[in-house]
Amino acid sequence: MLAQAIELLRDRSLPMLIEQEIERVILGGEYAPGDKINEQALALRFGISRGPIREALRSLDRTGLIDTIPNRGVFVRRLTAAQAADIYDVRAALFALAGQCLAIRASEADVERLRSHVAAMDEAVARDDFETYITENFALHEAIVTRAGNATLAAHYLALVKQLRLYRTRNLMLADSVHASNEEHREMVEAIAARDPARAYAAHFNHVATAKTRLMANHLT
Amino acid sequence: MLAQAIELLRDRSLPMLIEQEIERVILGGEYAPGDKINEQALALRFGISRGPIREALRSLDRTGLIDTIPNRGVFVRRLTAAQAADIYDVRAALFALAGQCLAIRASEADVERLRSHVAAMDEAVARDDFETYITENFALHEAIVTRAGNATLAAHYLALVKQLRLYRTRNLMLADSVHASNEEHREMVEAIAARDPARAYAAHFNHVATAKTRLMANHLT
DNA sequence: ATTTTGCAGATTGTTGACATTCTTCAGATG
DNA sequence: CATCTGAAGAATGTCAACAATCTGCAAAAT
Repeated sequence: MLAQAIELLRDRSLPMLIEQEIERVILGGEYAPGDKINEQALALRFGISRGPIREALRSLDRTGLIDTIPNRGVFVRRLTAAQAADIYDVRAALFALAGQCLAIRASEADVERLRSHVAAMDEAVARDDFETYITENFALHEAIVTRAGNATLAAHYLALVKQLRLYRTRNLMLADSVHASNEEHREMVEAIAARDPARAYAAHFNHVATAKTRLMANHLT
Repeated sequence: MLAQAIELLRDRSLPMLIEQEIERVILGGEYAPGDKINEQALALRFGISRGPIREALRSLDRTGLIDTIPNRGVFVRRLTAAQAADIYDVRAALFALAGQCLAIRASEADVERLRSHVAAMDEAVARDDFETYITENFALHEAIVTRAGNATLAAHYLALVKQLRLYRTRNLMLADSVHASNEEHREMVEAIAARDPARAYAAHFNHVATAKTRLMANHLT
């Protein structure tokens, strides 16, 4: 317990914590895409100097959450519909690969865990509990990508998902699409349970491709 | 011309230039994987203070070229064979997607350019000119990924290629494999020229998968 | 009236100094 | 002889001040 806490502090420097906090603020919607991010304001807010703030921003810049314009400052990245579509395409390719890999190497415990997330989403849909649905939805995707056994794949996938959160059209899922989406989840998980890489690849690719289609259709309305 | 130069300076701050330079030093082999990178030494070398150096390092950290251990310093990232294999798998997925996209949208000029790179590599092989082969090889890959029309895809692909340069086994290509590799290039380009997305996808995926196999086989010897 | 110029305030860029942590190694201890 | 302790030096972490640049607005010029 203590060793764990020490280990936690050991690889979490101040700039890293600050980076995480700024990311939370951006993705939480406190800053909107296009908004300017003021270094001094952040330094004041966290009660530290601008040095660590700037280091955190350089890291966030590489993550693709902000745009830096020299001598002008940093701005929350603004995604066009075309850029969001591009990110979806890359995400689909990576997620399909993750499903394929996991279908090869998944343990029984992995399959059980994935099924439990799907079940939790079933229940959440029945209760109209969107909060839980969103949480479980992310947990399922993260579990698949993490357990696929390719750290590079997981890192790049999660970075793309973060970027897509910048493209928040007021996109409350309709009850229908939520139900359909979880059916896609079921197919993904069962393909993994069947240890069928090709089927898992297709199911995972299809899931993201469908999500992209839904979002883009939503955008045009 | 002047406006271009001004524009060039406008979006290239000192930390960005420093980052590029440090990257060059790492990939150029001046620092070996696992080596410690000393902030003060870099500051002295470039004649600036440690602030911009640290900002550049935070960016490089996200790029995956260095590992940062709080209070200990930064080290050139050391890739295991398994990690390199993982990166190759992700690279294959992204490159296949790029080939697929380019097969859909390539202009005649694009096809001409790709063919010229393949021809240049043919000539380089005939002359045993490995220097030129490597340059043209990278140029072909970069052209495909850049002209695919997905900036996110290109950025992530190029980042992976940079990371793989950290895994330099003394891997001089054998004349045979170079010839075989360029035959794969030809199939990729002709699939694009034929505007056949599925064939291009397969050709591009196969090319990277084969390269991975070659590298891994080389590693075991 | 529109554009240009120039100043004042604010913000970013960079620096050198100070604080903290780590590394190294000599000396003490069992 | 091996291990532990602790102090000196070096490196990283943080800060506050200064320099350079940009923004916004008011006054002047066309």
